[in-house]
Amino acid sequence: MTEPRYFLMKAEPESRLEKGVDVAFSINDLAARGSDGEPWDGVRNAEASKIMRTEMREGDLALFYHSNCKVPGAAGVMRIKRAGYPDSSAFDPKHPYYDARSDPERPRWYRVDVEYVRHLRRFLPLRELRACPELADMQLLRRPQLSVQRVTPAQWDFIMDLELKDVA
DNA sequence: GCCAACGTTGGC
DNA sequence: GCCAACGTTGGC
Repeated sequence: MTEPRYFLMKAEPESRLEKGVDVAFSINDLAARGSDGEPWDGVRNAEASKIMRTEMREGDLALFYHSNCKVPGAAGVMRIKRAGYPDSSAFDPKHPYYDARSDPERPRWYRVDVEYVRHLRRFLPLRELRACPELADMQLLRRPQLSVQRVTPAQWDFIMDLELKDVA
């Protein structure tokens, strides 16, 4: 059994319309999917897509991060249920994330399937993560616009301890 | 291949 | 709603 790799993936928990479709998706929404999990589609950034295509393996773990909302931060843990495969939402002209440059022959965008593991014992606001010197090198803090990113084992372990501590 | 203009992300 | 950071596009 190989060690899992760790990642962080962002979703927007608050309602926002994208071409008439509400794109809101929170840790509670993922929890409601149960063991069915959910395809993590709609990522339209080359680097983020590449991470899903080339680095994520079944069994890897990821933080579910709430972005573009009143209190951004890490909300839960999920598991990669299926490694990277073409994101078919890019092929559908009616889909809000349609991209005419991607087709099944040469897919431009990839997704993974994820499944809910658990909520963090307490929500970890970005403000608190930013204040931890141990996390200063996190991509979250250095590459704030990257929606799928790596987390090192040391950063992961630190965060798994941080959630057990009471807020100061 | 450079780089200015433009669009998007996402915190505040 | 503002706007800084930064990725993408497209003219040259």
